[in-house]
Amino acid sequence: MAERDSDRSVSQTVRAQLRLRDLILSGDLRPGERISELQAVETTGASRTPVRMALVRLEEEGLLEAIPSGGFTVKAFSERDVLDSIELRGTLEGLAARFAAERGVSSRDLEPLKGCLDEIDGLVQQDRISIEAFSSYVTLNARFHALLTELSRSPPLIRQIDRASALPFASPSGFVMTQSELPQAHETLLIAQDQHRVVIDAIENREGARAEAIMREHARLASRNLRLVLKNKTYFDLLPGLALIRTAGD
Amino acid sequence: MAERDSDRSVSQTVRAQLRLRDLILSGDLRPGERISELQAVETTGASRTPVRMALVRLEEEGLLEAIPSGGFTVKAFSERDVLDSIELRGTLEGLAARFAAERGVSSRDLEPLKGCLDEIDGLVQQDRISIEAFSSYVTLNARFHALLTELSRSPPLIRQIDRASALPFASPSGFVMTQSELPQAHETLLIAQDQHRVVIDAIENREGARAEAIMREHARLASRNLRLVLKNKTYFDLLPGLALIRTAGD
DNA sequence: TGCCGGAATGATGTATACAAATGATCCATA
DNA sequence: TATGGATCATTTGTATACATCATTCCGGCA
Repeated sequence: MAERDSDRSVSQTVRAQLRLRDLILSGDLRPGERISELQAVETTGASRTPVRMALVRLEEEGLLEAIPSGGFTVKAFSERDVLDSIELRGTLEGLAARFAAERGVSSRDLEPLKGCLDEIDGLVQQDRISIEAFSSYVTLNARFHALLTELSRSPPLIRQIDRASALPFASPSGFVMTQSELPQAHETLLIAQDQHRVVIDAIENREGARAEAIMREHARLASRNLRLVLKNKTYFDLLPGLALIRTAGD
Repeated sequence: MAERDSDRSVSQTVRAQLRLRDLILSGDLRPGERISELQAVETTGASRTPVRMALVRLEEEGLLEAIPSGGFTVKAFSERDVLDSIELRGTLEGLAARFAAERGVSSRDLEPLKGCLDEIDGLVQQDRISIEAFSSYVTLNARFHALLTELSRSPPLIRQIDRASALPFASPSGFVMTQSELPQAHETLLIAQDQHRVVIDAIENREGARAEAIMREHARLASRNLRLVLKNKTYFDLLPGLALIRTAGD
């Protein structure tokens, strides 16, 4: 009870949530497995109250499933579930882009997005993309999607997109790192970046339908990557949460 | 402490959640107002633990907003927020309809939907629609939308639609009762029912784009009603949650 | 008179004890 | 041997006490 207080700033609830999320996404807690509160208390070091709080939040996050008689199990996802989650996220981002286009955005608001775009350009135009560059891409890509979502200026929509992106394999940057080992990596990044450029262009020209369509298609790049990754399980370590997907083989 | 145990079957958490939700939607707790746990403990009769649980769930539901320093306030919605929530729900239902159309549904699965359709026909084809008929419509309409959503056979999407429909003014049947006093009530119901028929037809013919488009448009009927209702605040009692909308006048 | 600081008050975060319910195991009986 | 029931263990749901943090209000000082 002396070395346990790493990060005294955050609450026990948050700490328990982070720790449990890690355990779930890393696969230490297996899909379908029931989570014992007492066991969670031991592994997190927090008491039952914050642990219970964390469990409720993880359920809302979509990583846990409530058992009718009480308690939680780790959620299992089919490949179809994941593909649908990606399509769902793409649809919502498409709506955000359409809102932005229809409602209009000031050049002041577009500035940070274009800056982000330029930074990504600097990365993808290299001949050989290093692991570090992929890592930077993940950060920049996440920022781009966050900024784009905010252009909708719709709190309810932003909220819903955040929730849809909470699952790591459904998030915009989920499959970027898994690409790093794929032969078609560079090509995919170039295409993705072009889509980034197109959606900005569409928003500037107030082409709502175009902006919406391109964001939907943009998400489908992730679908393609999922299929590739599931065929070749070598890359499992690169995307936490992949352990939650029960494939036909299991 | 004797008459308080109404419904001993459900947990204190659920009871507190129901009670607090009622207080929020009825307007007894005003938008922006901070919710005191101790105060909530008094009004619900439960202790702090289940009350805190209920508050967390109501936050996820979208009715409360977490204060960074701790605690919750009742969320306030702008007219735009509500309109966006409706558009959002329509978009998700559109996606569900498209999934259903593209993936195909058996006539076995369509049966209950068509039955629902027929029952609604029986209601809207009356010359004069009684209040009781409106009430029945609400039930049948909710069932129709639930069945339709399930046709997507996509648990992630179903889950997201449920969450998007949690706010009463965003739910498919939200504005039906408010229509009951409007002159164009009958016309609106006829149109809505025609859209129900069209979406089923589109799904049967595997016309994904058509199914999606009609569900989006279907949700916009609710948008129209919201605008009518906000102009004429007489109908506020008919839709719980309307008290959460801060109009320009406030 | 206005501003700054500290104390007091009330809030939330956490831990833990207790109650109730669920699920499992074992024995008895058919 | 299989099934039924009862007891026991483990789990979750609830209540409450305590600690810690934020907020507010009052008084002193510039």
